[in-house]
Amino acid sequence: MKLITKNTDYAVRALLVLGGHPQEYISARQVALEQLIPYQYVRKLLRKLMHYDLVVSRDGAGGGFTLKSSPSKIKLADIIRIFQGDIQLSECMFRKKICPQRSRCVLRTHIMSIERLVEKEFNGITLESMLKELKGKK
Amino acid sequence: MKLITKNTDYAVRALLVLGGHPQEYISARQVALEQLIPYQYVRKLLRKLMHYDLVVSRDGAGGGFTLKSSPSKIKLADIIRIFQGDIQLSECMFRKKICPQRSRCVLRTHIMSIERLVEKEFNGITLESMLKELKGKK
DNA sequence: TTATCTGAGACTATTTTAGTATCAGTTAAG
DNA sequence: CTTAACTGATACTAAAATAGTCTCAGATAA
Repeated sequence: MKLITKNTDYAVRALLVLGGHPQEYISARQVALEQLIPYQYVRKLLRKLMHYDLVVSRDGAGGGFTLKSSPSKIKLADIIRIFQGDIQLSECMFRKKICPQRSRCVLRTHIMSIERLVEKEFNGITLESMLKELKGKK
Repeated sequence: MKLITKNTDYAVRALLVLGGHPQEYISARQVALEQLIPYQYVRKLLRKLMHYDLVVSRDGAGGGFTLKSSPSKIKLADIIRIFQGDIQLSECMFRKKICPQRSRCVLRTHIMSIERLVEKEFNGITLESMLKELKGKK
């Protein structure tokens, strides 16, 4: 069971790169090289981050991506939500068709509270806090 | 992002059925009917639970499955581990080949502590506690 | 005008999860 | 002693999620 997929991990690292160069436009190629992420793949991720308003892009030579808002406003939970969807129960517990036991489902309440817990933790980690740690290690 | 897959959910429900009939051997067919789980699929799950020593089986007519140990000793975390593997980071953070940044990975420590938290929660839920809740709802 | 970039979309590959089908062997009960 | 109701094992297939690739049109800096 993985809490974080490669997608999310790549995206976080890409955002860390952008966060490391404030106000600059960084190309997908540079991100790919710095973090050893497949070039075409990171392009796709960056485009998705753009659609979700975390980054903005600039076309053409010298173009690339830059953070749209301050690192303190970007939470790990946001990134996870984009690439892995909402934290949720197994489907069976929501859809009556699949799980007719719903009202009796004893797992439900437990898991829901754990989910809220996990979400809270992920909300507490911001790009800013990660950038600070990164600097500390250099 | 799902914390619980169908596998695990089915397995929990199957174990709840067995727990509801202490000392009796319950056939896969009966479990399938009671919980509306595909028959062949639940057989597979029960066999796996047997391999992991959570249940024992008896062959032939009148046979079936029964819990091997007391419901108080069966933790949700055990079941999740069997069907979804250990709670772990995305691979990249463990394998150097994939993630050469490991030592600098700022996600690592955060996620590890969240994982331990989740594990602790899942360990706190036992088959016994779920059975009690079920009875309360009847 | 050319090299360097992004946008978009259509692919393919791999892995994980879910589900099925079959056959040999065991056992309870008529 | 035969039959119906079981499990064990294994080999499948199907579907969904994840990871990764390719290509082409258009923007822009030098």
